[in-house]
Formats: sequence, structure tokens, C-alpha cells
Amino acid sequence: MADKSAHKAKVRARILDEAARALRSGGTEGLSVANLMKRAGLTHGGFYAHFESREDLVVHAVERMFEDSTALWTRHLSETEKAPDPAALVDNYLSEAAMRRHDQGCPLPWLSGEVPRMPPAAQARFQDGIARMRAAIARALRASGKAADKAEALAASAVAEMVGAMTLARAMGEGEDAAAMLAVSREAIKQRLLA
Amino acid sequence: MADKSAHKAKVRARILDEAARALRSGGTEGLSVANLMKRAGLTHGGFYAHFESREDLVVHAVERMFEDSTALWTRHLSETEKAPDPAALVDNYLSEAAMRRHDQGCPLPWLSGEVPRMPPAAQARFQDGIARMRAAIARALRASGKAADKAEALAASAVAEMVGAMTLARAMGEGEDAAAMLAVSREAIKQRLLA
DNA sequence: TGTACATCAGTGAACGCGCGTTCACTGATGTAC
DNA sequence: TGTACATCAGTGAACGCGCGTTCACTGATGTAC
Repeated sequence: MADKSAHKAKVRARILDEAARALRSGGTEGLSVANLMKRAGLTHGGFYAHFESREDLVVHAVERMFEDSTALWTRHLSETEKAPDPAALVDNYLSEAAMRRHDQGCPLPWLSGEVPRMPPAAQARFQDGIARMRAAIARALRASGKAADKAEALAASAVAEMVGAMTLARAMGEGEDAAAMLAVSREAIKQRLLA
Repeated sequence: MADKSAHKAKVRARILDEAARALRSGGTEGLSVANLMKRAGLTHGGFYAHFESREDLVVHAVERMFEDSTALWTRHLSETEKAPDPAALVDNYLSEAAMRRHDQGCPLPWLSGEVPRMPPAAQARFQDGIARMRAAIARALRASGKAADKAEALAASAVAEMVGAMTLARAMGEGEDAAAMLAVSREAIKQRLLA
């Protein structure tokens, strides 16, 4: 029985991984149950052993995307720095590598435009994810000596520009113009945060 | 004949208006030919007298959205100011009224996440729209005394934060938190632009 | 001015297709004795 | 240890539905004479 449920959890995780990938590249509407299950190496009927409905899947896939994103962020910080460095966060988030990675990373630039049309539970995940991202940056700013209220406002503004810049860079086709857009925003944000 | 083609142009415009509305509230996938034509007061078969395909419609609807947005912008400026004032642009773009208007305004916060999946011709409209928006702000900054290279970088950063802040505010549910997000970004951007 | 004809925007039935979901089933695995 | 039974992840055919697109048609309008 332990084996059986461990197997089930693994398969569920595989489905969620594929769902996250599909959501990033195709948006909410680009994810179909049949395609998803084929990519996970199963047939479509088996889907309902793991999720109540397609909507239920979307909610959990969004949750998973934020968990992955947070994990990536945390790992990157603990590998490179002792104390979280706001500038490193920004450079990492707005790197060209992050722009071109379509299988990992923060869901906001991919999906935030669709949030108002998502199921309420998924909307809640996004609102939570936005709040966590702001809090993480605010924390890093306070650790580097900023006053609490200044840190909150700076963090909110930084998150807005990071999400906007990444979204626009991808909309611009991920070429030279897009890379230049990222570079401009990296510098603008860091200048504000370190001032 | 003049009457007939004037009529056709009017109907085409009505279809495009409804398409723009549908795109804003439902994204690219939320627009169906049958629904659209019903809203325009026609039956679905007649669609192909006006557009080659659904894809062709999306391209023209995006074009129309940018035209509307530019017109709104221009009208607002000429009504309220002689010379374009960067601060007024920002306040206008990131107003709570703009956040809650779902039938007008800039297509970027609604659709920029979907651009990479749009037909190439629609992508080109977006890239053009982004460039125009940056150029308009840069022009206003130069007019208010900024050096040309500074103006370009400031404008790019401002556009990124404006699009990001509006997208996030809508994702946050358009309530108090969302309004606060807009207020923080308005102040952050204006401080940079006017410094 | 009046009549015959051509044009073409718009109608509505029909098409093939992929979608989310259901369901009777299979067969490997875990449990009870 | 060996056998009988229960569980349940996964299969694959089938469902009803809305989609984009096609097409034969209608009927109002504009043109030619």
C-alpha cells in the first residue's frame, strides 16, 4: 500500500510538472487534458484518478509553479549569498537566461494577464504569490538597512517593474531589443533599491 | 454603391469594437466567431464577408485597440495640457478608473502575456505599440528638459512598471490592495521621471 | 421614369474536429486467512 | 507459504458540446438601358 500511494504521488507530480510546462507555453487555454496525459505517458481517462476536474488541475498547477519558483529563488540565494542581496534578486529575475527559460521560473509574467479569468482558488494562489514576492524583497531591503515603510513601497514598485519588463521582453520576441529592455529595467530597479 | 460600402465599413467597425471588448475580457481564446457576431447583431456566417479568418480578425482587433488607446491618450493630453506632461501620462494610465474600465484603454496589461502565442502579424502590432508608447513618454521627457539618452531609458523603465502595475492590480482583484499597488507605482514612477 | 439585371452583405444548416467528462473494464498490487 | 479476495490506477470507447469554416440561398440595393 505504501508503494502504491508513493507511485500515485509520483505520477501526480509528473502530471503537475507537465501541466506547469503547458501553462507557461500555452496559457490556461493551451492546456488540454488529453494532450497533458499523453505527455505524462498515460491515457486521458486516468486523469480523473488524480484530479476532480480540469479546473482543479489548474489550481494545483499554479500552486506548484509558485512553489518551484520560490524553491529556485531560495536555492539561488543560499548558494550565492549569506544574506539575501536585493540586487542579486533583481539580476536573477530579469536575466536573459530567465527570459528564455520556458520550463521553469515565476508564473507571473506568463499568466498574470489571465488571472481575472481563472477559477477563484487559482486567483487566490496568485494573490498569495504576489504578496510573497513583495515580502521577500522587502525583507531583503530591510536587512540591507532600509526603513520598513520605504522597503514595502520599493518592493512593490520593483515587483511591478520586474513582471512588466519580463512580460514585455517576451512580447518583444526575446531578441536584442528584448535583452536591452531587461538591462534597462535591471539598472533602473537596482538604482532605486540601492539608493 | 457608396452607401453600400459605407454600410459595410460601419458593420466592420462594429465587429471590431465587439472583438476588442471580447479580447480584453476574455483574452485571445475568449473570442468566438459565433458569440462575436451575435453581439454585433448578426449571424456567424456573415463573418467571412468581413474577415478572411478568425486569425485575421485578431490582428485587426489588436490594431484597433492600439488606435483607440492612442486616440484616448492624445485626446486626454490635448484637453488638459498644452505640452505633454509626463506626470499626467502616468497618473492617467495608472488611475483606478483605468483599472476598472474593461471596455477601453491600453491592450498591453490585458494581452501582453499572450503575445508570444499570437499570429506573427498581431505580434508585430504589439511590438509597434510598445515602441510608440515608449517614444511618446521619451518625447514628453525631452520636452520637459531631460537629455535624450536618459529620456529613453527612463521611458522604457516607466512603461515596464506601468504595464506590470496595472496587470498585477487587476490580478489582485481591483480592490483596495490593487488601488494601493497603483498608487505606489504612480509615485515611484513620477519620482523617477521628475527627478 | 421604369424595368431588367448584377452585386454582395447577411442567413442558417451543415461539416469535421478537439474538447472535458463518464464509464465499464482490466490487471497489477496489497491484504486476510 | 499459498490461495482467495479487495482495491484502485490506468485503459479506451463513447457522450454531448462549442468551435471555425463552408456553402447554397435570399433579398435589398445600385447600375444599365
